[in-house]
Amino acid sequence: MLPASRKELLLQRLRHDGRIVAKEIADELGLSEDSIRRDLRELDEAGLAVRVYGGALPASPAVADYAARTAVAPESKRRVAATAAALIKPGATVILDGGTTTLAMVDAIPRTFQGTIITHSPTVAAALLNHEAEVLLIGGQLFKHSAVACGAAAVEAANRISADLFFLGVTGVHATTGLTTGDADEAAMKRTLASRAAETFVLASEEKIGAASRYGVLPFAEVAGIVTDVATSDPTARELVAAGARLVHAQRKRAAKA
Amino acid sequence: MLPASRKELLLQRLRHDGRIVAKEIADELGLSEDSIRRDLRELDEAGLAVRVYGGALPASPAVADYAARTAVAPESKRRVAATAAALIKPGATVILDGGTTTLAMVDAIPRTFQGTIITHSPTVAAALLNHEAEVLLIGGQLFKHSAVACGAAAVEAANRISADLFFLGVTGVHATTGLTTGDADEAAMKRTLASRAAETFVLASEEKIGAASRYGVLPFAEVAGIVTDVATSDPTARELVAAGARLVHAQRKRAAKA
DNA sequence: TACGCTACTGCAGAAACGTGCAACAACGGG
DNA sequence: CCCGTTGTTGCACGTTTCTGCAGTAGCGTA
Repeated sequence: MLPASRKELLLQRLRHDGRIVAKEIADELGLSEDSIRRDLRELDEAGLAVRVYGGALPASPAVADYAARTAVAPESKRRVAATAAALIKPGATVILDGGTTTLAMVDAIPRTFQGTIITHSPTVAAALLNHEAEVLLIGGQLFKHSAVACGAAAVEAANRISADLFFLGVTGVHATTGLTTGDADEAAMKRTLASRAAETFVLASEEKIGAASRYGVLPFAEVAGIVTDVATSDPTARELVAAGARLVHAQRKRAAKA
Repeated sequence: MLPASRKELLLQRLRHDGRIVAKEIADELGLSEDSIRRDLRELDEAGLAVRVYGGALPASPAVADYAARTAVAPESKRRVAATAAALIKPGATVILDGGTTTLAMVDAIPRTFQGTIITHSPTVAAALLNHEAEVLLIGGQLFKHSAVACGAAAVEAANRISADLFFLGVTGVHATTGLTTGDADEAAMKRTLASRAAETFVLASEEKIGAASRYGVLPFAEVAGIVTDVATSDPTARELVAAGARLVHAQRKRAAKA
């Protein structure tokens, strides 16, 4: 049992049973109570659980959701998300792709933004519940791996909408293979969404740059820009520019976070 | 029983019975009256209850409401959710409404369930990501208050699907006003979903029973059953049955949990 | 007032907790 | 291949929390 997946299991137990007794779990997993307690302490600090004498109880759902959201947003994603969010003009209609980087964008978009946000990701939609913007959800068959609606129904629904901007998430941005993702159906959905927006921007946090996946999405020529936080001087970045990509550089200086 | 969750239980009893007798609870939990008294003292200091000779009474309604909200009383919802989930047959196609009780159903449905689950709630869809079942997301304009897709597009999308069961969430179940909810558009959406399923079951945790909201959803005659955890002998329950409602009673005994 | 029940205080044992430490494995650099 | 670093785990110790008991004080009713 990996320490990381153990915490996952603890959270699952918390959701399922509504409580955790340190001693019980320790016996069950064959670990000392100390280890369990340490895990619970970290979950508590992350706001995902509340420690009590003898074990732990679930955090309030709203808090847990928020904590889970922010916990998964490393610096790079947040920088890229903030830069991308700054591209949105007041009143605009924006399509948000699925993925952790677009999820980080939700936090970067002001809650008071008055435009329309369209998405085919239930997680992005759920995160937008506290925003004032109008939200349109594109339905379809849920593709579990990346948590977005795909398939014929989703494409059909997407073809009825139009937007100013599309923020595209990909798993790879490479000078020769271009923009790529891990699933063919998902790639088709991304192409459809791109065709419905006047401009498409790619969200590429550092781990995506120079990487490549199995299925191509779009050529560099069809996207207005690639938002990334790698340095202009980075050799991989130069290769991308040479290949025709337009890079939008995120401020690498320290961003937000009190 | 964790000390922390014991206080939770005391608050619940306070809300449900309107009073607590120290000796009774002590016998029931197998603890000394001293421990119960200590708990009651702390609840009193926190302003969540008022100590009286022999036990405790609820604090003023406003405070009690606040406590109830922050404490989140999941027991009732969980019982109802578990009973409802047991109605699902392997391989079935199920529509899940939005709301906290249907969200609780996601945890109650086995992860290995192999059927199809349809929902217009992004939060329910997001919760289903770890399940093996196929998930269809119904898109549309997102109605923020209850976090579900509504409107013409959602109705249209819903009209293309068919299911075996629909689990309907409402805010009120009342003998004379029937099944009600707080928004007209949402009520229409619920009716549409009900029309697409062979059978509709209502999820009614205890706080819904006897309550009424502004907009009617369906007459009792059009739902196959109302899953609830109020006792058969409850007078409000008798009124509902007299009004033509078919009640499905959740086990009120304390279930599972070694 | 007298009696029974309830409440509070202090105390002691048990259980749970936090901290520091050492053993151990995994990893990366030289 | 070796070695330093990092992260994880279990143990020992002192501390805190929980719990029940005994004694005493307070409340309620006859």
